[in-house]
Amino acid sequence: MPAFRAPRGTRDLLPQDQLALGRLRALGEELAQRYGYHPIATPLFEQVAVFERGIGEVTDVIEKELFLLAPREEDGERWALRPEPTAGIVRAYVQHGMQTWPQPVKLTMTAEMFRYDRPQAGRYRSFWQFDVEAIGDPGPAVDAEIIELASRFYRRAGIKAFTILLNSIGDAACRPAYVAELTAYYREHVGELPPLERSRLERNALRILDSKDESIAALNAAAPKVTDRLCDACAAHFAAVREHLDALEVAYTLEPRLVRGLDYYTRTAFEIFPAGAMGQQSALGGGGRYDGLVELLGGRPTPGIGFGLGLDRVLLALREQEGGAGAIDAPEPTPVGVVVGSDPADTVTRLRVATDLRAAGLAARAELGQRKLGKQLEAAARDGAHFAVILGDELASGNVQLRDLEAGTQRAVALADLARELQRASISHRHGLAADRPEAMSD
RNA sequence: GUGGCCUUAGCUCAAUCGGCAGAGCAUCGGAUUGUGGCUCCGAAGGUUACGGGUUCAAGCCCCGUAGGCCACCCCA
Repeated sequence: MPAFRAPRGTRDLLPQDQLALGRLRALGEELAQRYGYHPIATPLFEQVAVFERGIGEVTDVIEKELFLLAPREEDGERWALRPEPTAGIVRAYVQHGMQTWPQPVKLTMTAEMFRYDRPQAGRYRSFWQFDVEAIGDPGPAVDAEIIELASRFYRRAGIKAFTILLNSIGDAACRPAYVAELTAYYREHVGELPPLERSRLERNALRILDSKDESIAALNAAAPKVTDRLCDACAAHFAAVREHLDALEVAYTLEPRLVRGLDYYTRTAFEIFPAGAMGQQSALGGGGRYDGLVELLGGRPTPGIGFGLGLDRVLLALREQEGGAGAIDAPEPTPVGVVVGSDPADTVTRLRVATDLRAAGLAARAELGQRKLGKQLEAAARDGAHFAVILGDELASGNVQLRDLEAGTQRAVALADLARELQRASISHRHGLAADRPEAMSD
């Protein structure tokens, strides 16, 4: 075992992982741009208060999962690594006066999040989220637009079957009364509650609702439902969101017991799961409306909605459904040419020829080790290179051998024409390959 | 944060009752001094996660720690 290893709950993304993650990031960025979202980046860490105020102090994310940074000075500011992107983006919205921009302000960010949680498969202390936020639009149309965007992302990423759970959890006008009613309901049945649920009763009764404890399943089924207690405005909003989703033919499942783990959510709330894996660490993403958040963080009352999609989990789900490496793990483009030579020691010429090819815009590699030609060619072939440029005695007359590694044929080419010849050869080569290359992420 | 299972070479795994730490793959080299993926041969790679304990003797038994995983919890 090495003396040092990646910190608990973190992992190194090796080239294959980083490549696959990069494809998901690129997909998110491309979609977000197409839907009119603009890129933003906020700091990796914020004042703790940004998260406490925004997310809510009585949430697991704040109480036990916040990744706190040790301050250098006793009276210094308290900082924490971001556990989610929304609070920081809304903080930026307020700080930069984005309420004076044309509304809504639509922002997107793909970034690493941090939660000091106990690690498990699919649950890391550092993980990637593709996030979009539409601030300044009360909906309901934008609610549907955002859910449709999430849905399209999963489809294009290659997730074959997923379920969107949808709920409305009311707003300041109706949720307090509902929570009071729910608390009263559970208080009557306090004797039937397991210890964990009992401890939640007075703090956040909503949490009891989505308990997986079998012993209170019946109790939960009989509990009053949020959706039956929405005020007229919330009920109308929720109905309109569903109407828009139906019109867009986005399938969803109503889940009246869905509550989100962050306090800032109002009205629309949704979570996405791979089909048939509705528990554990499998949620692929989630989001919702946060009409009170901008004000909580010091801005004017402004509605907003957004989602965060867990890219690590999308990757896990893709590999799971393929039973290993899937389309997302398509190999990296191979170098067109590798420059090898009969004189192992002559790295100068090999490097110079490769450099010229690169300057001409070609993907080329030179064998810089001093092994003999056979080994050089062997390495070039295993690299997946299409062509080998072989430097030998012909160099004296200005020629090199251009060898097609797949066909096993070669011909002499003047060094001066090498870039042009290689360019032409690689184009016909690529055309020949196009047929059996799978389209990884298409609509 | 709670409970449980696991940890042997870079990877996947062997190792009889507690009795010499091994294989396949991968890596590097040779067969092959100017021609590749196959094949054959060889080399390198280990504080058996770490720290204690029991024993003539520990990869194996006991205790602790770390990490991973599973179920909770929570979510992404």
